[in-house]
Amino acid sequence: MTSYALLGLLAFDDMSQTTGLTGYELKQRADRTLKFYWTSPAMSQIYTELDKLLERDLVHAVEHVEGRRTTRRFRISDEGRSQVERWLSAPVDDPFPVLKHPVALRLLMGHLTSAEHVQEMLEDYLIRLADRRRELEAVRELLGDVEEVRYAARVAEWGLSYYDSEREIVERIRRDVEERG
Amino acid sequence: MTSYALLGLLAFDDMSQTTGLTGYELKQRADRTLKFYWTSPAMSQIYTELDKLLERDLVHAVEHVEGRRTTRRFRISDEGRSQVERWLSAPVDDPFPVLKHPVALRLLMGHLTSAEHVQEMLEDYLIRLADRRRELEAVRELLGDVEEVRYAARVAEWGLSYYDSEREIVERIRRDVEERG
DNA sequence: TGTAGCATGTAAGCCGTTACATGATTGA
DNA sequence: TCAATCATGTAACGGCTTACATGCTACA
Repeated sequence: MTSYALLGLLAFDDMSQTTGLTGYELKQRADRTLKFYWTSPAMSQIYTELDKLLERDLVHAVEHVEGRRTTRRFRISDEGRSQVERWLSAPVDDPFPVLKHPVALRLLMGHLTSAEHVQEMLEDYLIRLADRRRELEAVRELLGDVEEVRYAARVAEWGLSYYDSEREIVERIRRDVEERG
Repeated sequence: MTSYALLGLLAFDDMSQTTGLTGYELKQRADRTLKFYWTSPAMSQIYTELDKLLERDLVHAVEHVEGRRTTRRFRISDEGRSQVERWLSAPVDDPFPVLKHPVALRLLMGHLTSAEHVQEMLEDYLIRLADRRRELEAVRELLGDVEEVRYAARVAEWGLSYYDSEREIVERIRRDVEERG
């Protein structure tokens, strides 16, 4: 799944004329997109994933010798593109989305600590949530209203809507904890 | 983190007079709670996790010899309880919640398939979402308005609110794909 | 001159899964 | 008597992370 995600990012890049992406650049793209509804893989995973894709000829790499150092720029191959297309159009039997939510987990056990501490925890989460939202908002603005990235924009809006709903419910719960303990 | 989650479930069980839970029962509890905002660990993981907790004396087990078969019932220990309490009241530096959302991932690459297929995919997700919501709604009703499980009820409501917001945004995106492709 | 950013990779290890294996009890 | 459910575990493996290691370039 993550390899399809990376392949997808390379497909996006390929829509603009480009010499391809380095592993490093791919990581940056992942941090601006995948991060919000998937995982942004660690650098080390990106490189190993790219090697795997290379072996299966789903990407090709061009080595650039710059001085003493060699960097590789990766582009999706035709085979890679049709693999992604096949994956996308195949009947979907993905697992249901998984949420790993430490704050909700802690809230569940709220009775084992003080109501004050629970409130603090929720307030702290609200701050981090707002930071995240701003980050994603910036990404959304970057995408503008261009046809080529319309789906990316929709995903970004989905994320924003999620953050908004989080904010509302967490504020509500915080008030409820304040009132009823 | 997952071991704290299991410990937390055992702490809940301990509030009612009880002979403790078997690994099997613990899995069932996890499926009714953890599943919605964490992961419900596989049976095999539960047993290995329980063994680890046992080694660290955070739970104790009572073996019941029933006929030829031995089953173990686990209860949280005093040490276990205070460990959870310490964890809960320590300054929080959890990672930000992680969402692994295959549908959003696929939507991102919508331009590589047809608008019709994207719509189908979203409609399929809406159905599964409604199923999930019903499941959680049943859990919420089970919890009622009892003080002892107030935090659990709040977490359930948080989940319901999340599912509602998902439904709205996905319906909106589906319509938008229909209209603008 | 030194730090931040660009760029690449290996190794160890954790967390969690699936597959496999076993056997008792309950009820249709 | 057969299937479903209760109950417990081991082994293999996949995915992903952290730590470690290396070295270049730009710029303050």
